[in-house]
Amino acid sequence: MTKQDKRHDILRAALELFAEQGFHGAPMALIAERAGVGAGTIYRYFENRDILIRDLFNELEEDILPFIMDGYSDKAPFRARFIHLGSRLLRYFIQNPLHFRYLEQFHNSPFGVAHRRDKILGNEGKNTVFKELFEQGAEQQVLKDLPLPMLIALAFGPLLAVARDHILGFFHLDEDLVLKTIEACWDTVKR
Amino acid sequence: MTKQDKRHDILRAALELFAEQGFHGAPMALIAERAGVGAGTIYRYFENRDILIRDLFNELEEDILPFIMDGYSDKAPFRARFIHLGSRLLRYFIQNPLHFRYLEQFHNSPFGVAHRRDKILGNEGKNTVFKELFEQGAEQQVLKDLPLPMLIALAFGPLLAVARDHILGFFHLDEDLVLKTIEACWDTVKR
Amino acid sequence: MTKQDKRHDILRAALELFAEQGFHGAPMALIAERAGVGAGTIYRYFENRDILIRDLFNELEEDILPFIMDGYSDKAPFRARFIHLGSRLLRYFIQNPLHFRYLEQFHNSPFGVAHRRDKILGNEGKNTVFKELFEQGAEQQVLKDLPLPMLIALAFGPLLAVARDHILGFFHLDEDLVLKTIEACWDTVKR
Amino acid sequence: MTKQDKRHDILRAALELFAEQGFHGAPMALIAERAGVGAGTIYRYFENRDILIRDLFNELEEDILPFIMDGYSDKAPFRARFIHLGSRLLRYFIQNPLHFRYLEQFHNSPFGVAHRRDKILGNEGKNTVFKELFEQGAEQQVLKDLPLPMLIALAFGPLLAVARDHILGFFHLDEDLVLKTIEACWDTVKR
DNA sequence: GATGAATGAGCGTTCATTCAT
DNA sequence: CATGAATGAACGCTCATTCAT
Repeated sequence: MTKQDKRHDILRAALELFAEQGFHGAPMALIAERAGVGAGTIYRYFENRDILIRDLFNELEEDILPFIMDGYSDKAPFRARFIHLGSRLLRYFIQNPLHFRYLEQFHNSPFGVAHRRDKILGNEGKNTVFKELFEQGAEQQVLKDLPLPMLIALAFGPLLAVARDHILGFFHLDEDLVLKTIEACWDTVKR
Repeated sequence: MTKQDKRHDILRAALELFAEQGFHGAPMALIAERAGVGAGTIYRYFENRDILIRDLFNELEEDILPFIMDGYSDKAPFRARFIHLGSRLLRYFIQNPLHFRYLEQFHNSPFGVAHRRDKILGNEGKNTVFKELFEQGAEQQVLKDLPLPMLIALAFGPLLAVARDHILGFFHLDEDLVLKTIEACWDTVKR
Repeated sequence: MTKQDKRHDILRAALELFAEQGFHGAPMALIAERAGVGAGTIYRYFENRDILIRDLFNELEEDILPFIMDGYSDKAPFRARFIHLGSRLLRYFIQNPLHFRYLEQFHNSPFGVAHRRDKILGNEGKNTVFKELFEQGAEQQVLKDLPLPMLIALAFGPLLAVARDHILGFFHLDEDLVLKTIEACWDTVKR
Repeated sequence: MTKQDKRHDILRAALELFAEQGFHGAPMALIAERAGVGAGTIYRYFENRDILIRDLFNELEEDILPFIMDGYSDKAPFRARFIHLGSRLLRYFIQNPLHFRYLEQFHNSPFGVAHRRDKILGNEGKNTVFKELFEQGAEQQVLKDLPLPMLIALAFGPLLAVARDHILGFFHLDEDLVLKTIEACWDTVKR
């Protein structure tokens, strides 16, 4: 087993436990056990618990981006691009429910709030595809005349709510409902 | 000070600390201190920490209902009723940010998931105003042709996302933006 | 048992274990066990381990002062005062070997070095009896013409070395040898 | 690099870290890193941590002896020999403050106490120069009429105290003060 | 021989809960 | 009833030591 395998095992165990039990219910010893390593071993790969949590988030983010960008063309009409990104994202969540549950936990924590504050207010170089899309939409007056961060909240709100309830089993999203969900998101923000 | 006063003080202290620091950052001793009671006293009013958390949730729910029902008429047209309830709810969150932050924590926890499972799938007698509204909307074909729980998720998703980001200070909701938010929610679900 | 009794028990257990085993060999759990309290209880009386160590030092210092000042007169001739304080101090160590061992550990630690730095270089209001004595001795030219901190080191050096070796059992200090020790200290610094 | 070089690097790294950070602050991994070797390598040269600590002490002792014996003649008068050895020792400490700090740590630890017990009470063949000197001084009645171990404690006490405070920066020992220190030590024990 | 990744016992500390007062 | 001191299990984390490579 290589070094990267072990790191991956730890991240996987952490993902599962955090997603299933929440941050509370996943002590380091349990993560170690599920990963099949000694408790101290985790600290060779992650400086401490907080950094494990943040690194896991970064891994997931990096996993999502290529998935949603697959087949994406910036030449396509605005609405088509919106639908593409939204439906890819929703499908990613449906295919990776643990990832979704983890990301929800992360966002609903001091880490997550700080992260979103940086992202929304700041100007990072990375992962700006959504931001750019919404900026264009505002410019071209195809979106409602509202502050950019509000447009983003309005568009993602229904998508995330539907993803969560699907994963919790409150209803089942088939391919048709995925599309209808994204169209509803479009209705939320389109002018 | 009456028994109810003391109970209220504890709930208030718990609300503040849970909302500000999260469940993590609010040990029972701190809640007791902020409430001005002994640590053991909390256990006279609440069997244990989990029950305190759940009881606090129930209190808040009971606080919200009369607020949003104020001025509500089931005779009004469907859209007007939707706008009324949505904007009252959003205003409640804006006026009571601690309540909102607490409710978010609660929903994002094992308690919250169980609670919503009961509510959405089950058929409680209480707090059915939203459920009834959406059922009517579906019947009258004024709402999209989607499963009821999905319609609810779609409608509340943007509202809660916007409330959260307003409270985190990412933008400021004035009276005008409140209305535009609810209209956007309407666009999400209207046929 | 009163609150002060319990605090005293903890300090006593810490004194014994630190003196006998060193700081290394005295984990909090062992101190708690020897004190007859739960591990968490220590933290009601001492914020953390470092503060327990420092508080214990302060307790011992406050115990020593009245003992060595007993029968002391600032009217007595310089040499008599020197002999008085020195022999009282040495007797204190002989009667309280655990205290001596603890103080040695403390001095030979980051805490102790910081403490002595404050004391020697700074000007605290407390426990200035030795400092004043040596200042007078320097003024009256009854002590060697050397920097004050050196005179103090020279005078205490033999006293502490002898106290340590007595306590370790390398020889036995009876009343006669105590006096001869202090006279030797006097010879070290007298002009 | 030869086997001895590597052993030397480890001892040097251990010396520096123990002297600067204390035994606490010098984990094996840090010693290995500073020595430029793998962590496991240390265990090829030293059975365990305690033995490394003891071996380092022995190395330092063997380093000191030739230094203080340099220019020493057993034909010289007693006082001259006392002054020679004392001032050479003090100069050694001044020139090698890390060695001094390490030796202090060592003496103030279970190892050190056991070591001194063997040395003072037992009769080792090694490093007997001080013991022989003091025995002669007692015989010739040039030293005070006290037990031999006491004379040694009395003579070294001020020397070590002054060395420590010089190294801690409480005063500065120039060549003149070195001599005055040793003369004070002489006054402590001379008849 | 040399390495450094892996281990897990042991540490200082926290905190929900109990119960004598 | 109300209290808050006491508890001890459980936590995150460290580090001396081992051993497969």
